[in-house]
Amino acid sequence: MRKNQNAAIRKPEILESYYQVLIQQGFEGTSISKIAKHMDIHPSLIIHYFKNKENMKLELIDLLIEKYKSPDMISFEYIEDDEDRFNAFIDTLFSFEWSRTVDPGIHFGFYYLSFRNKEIQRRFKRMFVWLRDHIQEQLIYFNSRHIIDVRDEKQAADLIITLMEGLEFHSHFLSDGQSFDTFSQIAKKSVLDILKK
Amino acid sequence: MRKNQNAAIRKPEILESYYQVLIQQGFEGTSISKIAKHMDIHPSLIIHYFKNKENMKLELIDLLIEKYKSPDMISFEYIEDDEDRFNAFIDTLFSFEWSRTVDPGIHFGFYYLSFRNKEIQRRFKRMFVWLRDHIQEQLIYFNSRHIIDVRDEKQAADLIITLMEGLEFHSHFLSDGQSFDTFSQIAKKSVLDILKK
DNA sequence: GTTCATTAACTGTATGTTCAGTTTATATTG
DNA sequence: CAATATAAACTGAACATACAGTTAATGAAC
Repeated sequence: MRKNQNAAIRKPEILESYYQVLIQQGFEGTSISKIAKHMDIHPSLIIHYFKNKENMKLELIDLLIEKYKSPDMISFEYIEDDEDRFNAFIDTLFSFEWSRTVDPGIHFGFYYLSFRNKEIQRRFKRMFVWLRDHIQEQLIYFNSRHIIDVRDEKQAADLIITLMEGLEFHSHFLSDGQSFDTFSQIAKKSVLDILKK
Repeated sequence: MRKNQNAAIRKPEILESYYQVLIQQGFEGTSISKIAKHMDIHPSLIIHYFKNKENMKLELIDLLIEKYKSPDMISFEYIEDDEDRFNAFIDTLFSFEWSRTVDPGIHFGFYYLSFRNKEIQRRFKRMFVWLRDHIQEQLIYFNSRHIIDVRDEKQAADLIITLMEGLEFHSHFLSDGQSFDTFSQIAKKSVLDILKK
């Protein structure tokens, strides 16, 4: 058993374990002592680092949002051709990999908690506004290059996010055995129809 | 305090209280004794009727799904003109009232639980397949009457549900002060664009 | 007089958190 | 460089509380 690591190492370690237990057990089934057992440390140590469970939850959200915002996944400045760049952008937004940046069960869990926890809601709002702004910015560029033809780029960005999230949901409840990609293709095509007129 | 009611009255009464406490406190904050206190009965009585908490949860889901399926909200056979009937149908699917048949916080909560609880997942799948089938059926009719023009009605129904659910999500995180209806109009317009070509 | 509604008194367990204390790493000083 | 101070990492035990669920008993009703 390792000893005397510091906060910079231990805190992410604990959050990672928290995340893993969360995936397996959900919020109802995840306690401090279970997380501690999972990584073979004493429960008190978790309190020592995070003060309480609520803080730990918020810090996990921050971590996951940072993961989600990872810029290398959604910026394609290296692609010269505008049409190619646009396609890469849309493909990524509707890709399985992108949708699984965070475990969908946990994703939904935090959505749910945001209804009663204003702190969580604030963080999620900030994240989605960031995503919307980013998409909007891209659409403005592609619009100026006549790759697409939309009047209101913000509205279009809203619609894209709406479809992305609906897609996540659809794949959970309505995809009868088919893969994620089958329906994502259909959603994507609808978006292109709308963007390209 | 009333006494000696029977199961046919008491069980729905308890489920209603369960639902109310759930809206205010969420799943984490809802215990059997809290529900009992809310309706001024003894906690054991709840166990007496439902045997355990899990059963009560499932029975609540069944009740809410029945509410959701309430046929008078989504059948418009009384409207003679096909165009009018179609519009009434689409308007309802994207209406605030329809989206609030069940409290959205609870809705999300059950989605979330369905990731780890197969029994809940089964019920939700059944409900959404039912809804999809219903929409598909309607689309087939409207297609035959040339009100819309779609090749694959099932795909179209999938897309409508995806947008409906995404809309719920959007209104929670991205509607900056505007009402539900503002963006629902946009989503609806996109659907019509796709259905009508 | 049996069946069902209801309460009362419990049980065992898991929870988050506190507290008191020990060990280790690091910085400061002589 | 060694001695010391200080803060941080970590452990163990104990806490009050809340939880779902059990069992037994009382009361009313067909």
